[in-house]
Amino acid sequence: MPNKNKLLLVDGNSVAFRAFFALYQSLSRFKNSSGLHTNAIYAFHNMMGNIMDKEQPTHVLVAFDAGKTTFRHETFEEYKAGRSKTPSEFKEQMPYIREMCLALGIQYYELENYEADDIIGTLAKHVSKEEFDVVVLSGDKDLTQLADDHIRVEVTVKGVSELESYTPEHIREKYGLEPMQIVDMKGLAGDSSDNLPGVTGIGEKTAITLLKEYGSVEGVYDHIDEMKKSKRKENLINDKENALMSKELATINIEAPITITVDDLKYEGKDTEKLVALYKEMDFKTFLSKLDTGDYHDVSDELEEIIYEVVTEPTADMFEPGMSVYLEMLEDNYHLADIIGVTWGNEGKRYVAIGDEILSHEAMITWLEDDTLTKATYDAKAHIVALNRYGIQVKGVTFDSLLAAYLLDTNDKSEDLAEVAYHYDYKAIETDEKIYGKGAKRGVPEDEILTDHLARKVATLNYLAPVLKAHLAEKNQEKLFYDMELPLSFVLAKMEIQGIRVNAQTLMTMQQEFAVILTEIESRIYEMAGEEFNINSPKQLGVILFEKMQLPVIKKTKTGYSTAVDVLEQLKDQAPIVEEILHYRQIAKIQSTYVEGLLKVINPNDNKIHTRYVQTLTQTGRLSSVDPNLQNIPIRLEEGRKIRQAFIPREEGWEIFSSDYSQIELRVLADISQDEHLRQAFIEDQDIHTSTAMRVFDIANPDDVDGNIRRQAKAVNFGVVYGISDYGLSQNLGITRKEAKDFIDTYFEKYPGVKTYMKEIVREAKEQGYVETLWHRRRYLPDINSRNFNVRSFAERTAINTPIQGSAADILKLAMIEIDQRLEKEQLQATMLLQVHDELVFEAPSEEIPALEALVKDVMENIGTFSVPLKADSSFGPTWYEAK
DNA sequence: CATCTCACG
DNA sequence: ACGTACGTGAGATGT
Repeated sequence: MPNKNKLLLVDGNSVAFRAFFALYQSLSRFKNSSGLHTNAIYAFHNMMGNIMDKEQPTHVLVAFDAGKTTFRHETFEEYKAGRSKTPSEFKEQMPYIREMCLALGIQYYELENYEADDIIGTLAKHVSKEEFDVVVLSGDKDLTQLADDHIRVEVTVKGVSELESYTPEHIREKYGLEPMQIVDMKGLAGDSSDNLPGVTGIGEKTAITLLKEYGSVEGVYDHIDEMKKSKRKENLINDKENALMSKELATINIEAPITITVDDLKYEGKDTEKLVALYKEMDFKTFLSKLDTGDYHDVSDELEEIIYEVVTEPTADMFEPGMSVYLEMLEDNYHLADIIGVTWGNEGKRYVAIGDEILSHEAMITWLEDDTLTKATYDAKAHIVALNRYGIQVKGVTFDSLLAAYLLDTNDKSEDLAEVAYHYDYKAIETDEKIYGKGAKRGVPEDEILTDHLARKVATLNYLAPVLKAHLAEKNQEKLFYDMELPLSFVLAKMEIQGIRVNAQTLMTMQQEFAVILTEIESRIYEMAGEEFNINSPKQLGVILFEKMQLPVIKKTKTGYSTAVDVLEQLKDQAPIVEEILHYRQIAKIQSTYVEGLLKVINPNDNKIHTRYVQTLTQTGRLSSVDPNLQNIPIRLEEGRKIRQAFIPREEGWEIFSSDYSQIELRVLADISQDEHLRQAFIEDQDIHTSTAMRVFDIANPDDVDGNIRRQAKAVNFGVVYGISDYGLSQNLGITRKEAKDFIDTYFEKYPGVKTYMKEIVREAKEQGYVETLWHRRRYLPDINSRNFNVRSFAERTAINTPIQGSAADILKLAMIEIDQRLEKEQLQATMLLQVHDELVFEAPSEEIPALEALVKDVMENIGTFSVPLKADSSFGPTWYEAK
């Protein structure tokens, strides 16, 4: 039927509750000027916006629960008892959520003695199927029982945007039940959130099995005599009353005496006037600006005027020690981005220059290059690299707010200055997105807007520096900042500027060879498949393998069949095409990501690749490398490893030299756990995986540790570092969970110090809400006390892994700083080029190699003081391929 | 712009 | 019973 109507019914209470917890983390940040919490209002607004956009309903209603008691309480006094008290921060927002509905042009309704579910059920089941499709939005699954051919139930999964669609098919697939049977399942299994008792000892799984056989709760009892004598049968008989009552309570009443009809619910658009008023009351500035009513400027104008001077001819008196300085670039690749403005100043004076012309003035250059004229920045590394293009060597940076903010809270990783400032209660600046726009619209605004924004940036930096310094001191992170991250950023800047030379010819030759191979494999695959298709498309490949060729489905993804390596590995023996696909994938990856990807980013001026290290991203303190990523160049498989042949020294007669830490993470673990056996193994310089194998598998002679046993021990060692779980280990080793669990138990028995460490660090995380590395790098773990098993478990593994991975990262960072100093002091030409987590790559004249080798080894092995030795191995050769 | 897959430590 | 190994970045596909 053309133009069929669509009715959207929202379970207001449960969606609001979900909204509240979706932004629970940000509770303290969402407060309006009168102190009202607004996180649930904000998230509710977004959820409604999302579903309205997606569904485009013609009719909408939000239903709310009316009061504390309903007809269900007459049946069962304890209904919904035992729920933890609704937080007051949530309760205070409910009236505004109702108001928000009206402002959005959406009716809301509640009915004495009934729940929102009943209102929704009644409307959904009574509208004409010919005229209406119905979509129900809820925060819990109770409503899924309503699903039928015309009613789809959307349940919020997590966050504000993700939904799970419950159609009758989906319910059949997920539970093997019809929607109607959901209430039978609750009857048998109960529901702890509503305090429905169900039958003792029966959970969801058992309930489903029973229902598949008997159809309903009543069906189960009709056939109860046929069941074998068992504890379960006994429980069923004893709890019959409970089962029937639970089912009754879980059943939505579709005959609620509602006084509205669907005709009252027609959606006629937002009430802009009400919305503006409400947004203002809630301090929702971004929503206001999006409304585009002209009202936004009222808010914007609330920013106090900022005083600054626009400079074209800088003079020496404009520069003083202790000023902040900021260069504006609109693209993130600062190796190439245009500088569209420069600003500097202190509390008293602020200066702004448009464009980059100012950078050719002597007074400016002298100031930037003067070590004694200290300055504070926001992303010093970007500034140093960008200014290097102008021949300016920036010196005297003594503080950086971006780095400091990252150390203070790695979760808060916005790069936008306004957002960071907001976090520290500074509001006199707009976000870059607001000023410059985003996507295709991004661009340089008119002069006055630009200079105003830049002046605000320098003002913000002046505000932030003392605030952040105080926080660093409070968290005992001053050394981490001043002796590690800040000096490291200068070293990284040098490495990025230096770049690494790449032989494009080598890559182009490979490109030709791989192209031929790919065509060959392709045609073989098409022949075996009996048709041509896009091998790169998991979707199309899935159809060929699992539908056309009928191979067994081993794993599914959210959207279809999984065709990942571990799945294909298992199918290899069943069809020859699988091996070809694996080969194709391997070569295609090398070709597109590495051969073609790297060719695209070679700078034609110097034949080098200049990556950028992101110093303020990872949760553990590692670096990341982008544009391109030089930390994931292939090595494990020979075909890919050849890519490294293209990485060469910048001069004839030079070598690529590489040095990496041996087992740095396990050594760190040995040190922080103080496990005597693990420590001893390193002190005696044993092969650690062999040593683990001997202890765990009780083998006396190292010669008796064969390859397979060592491989298993290695996996266990990895598991330990990652926060081991039996399932993870079983997956990795292809063994059963029981076997994996036995390995782990034995490991903990043989390495009791490690076990104690894990228990202690998790306990500490639960108590403090964060964990730390040896250098006080901090990671907050907001989920560590979550009631959700999965979420909590993840946080626990993170608590175990982060101090290990993070301390190892700290160690290499310190080594880099010292190596940089030593290379300078000893006046070597050798240059540090790359960092790959536990490896450093250099280039050096052949004759310097022995000196470099000694220097690097000395620094790497003697950084810090540990109860186990650190060990670094090195090698060198004409390309990176040989240097390993 | 999200999803899947796969490269590295 | 729960459904997972820790940390990253990038290319190709398809909505």
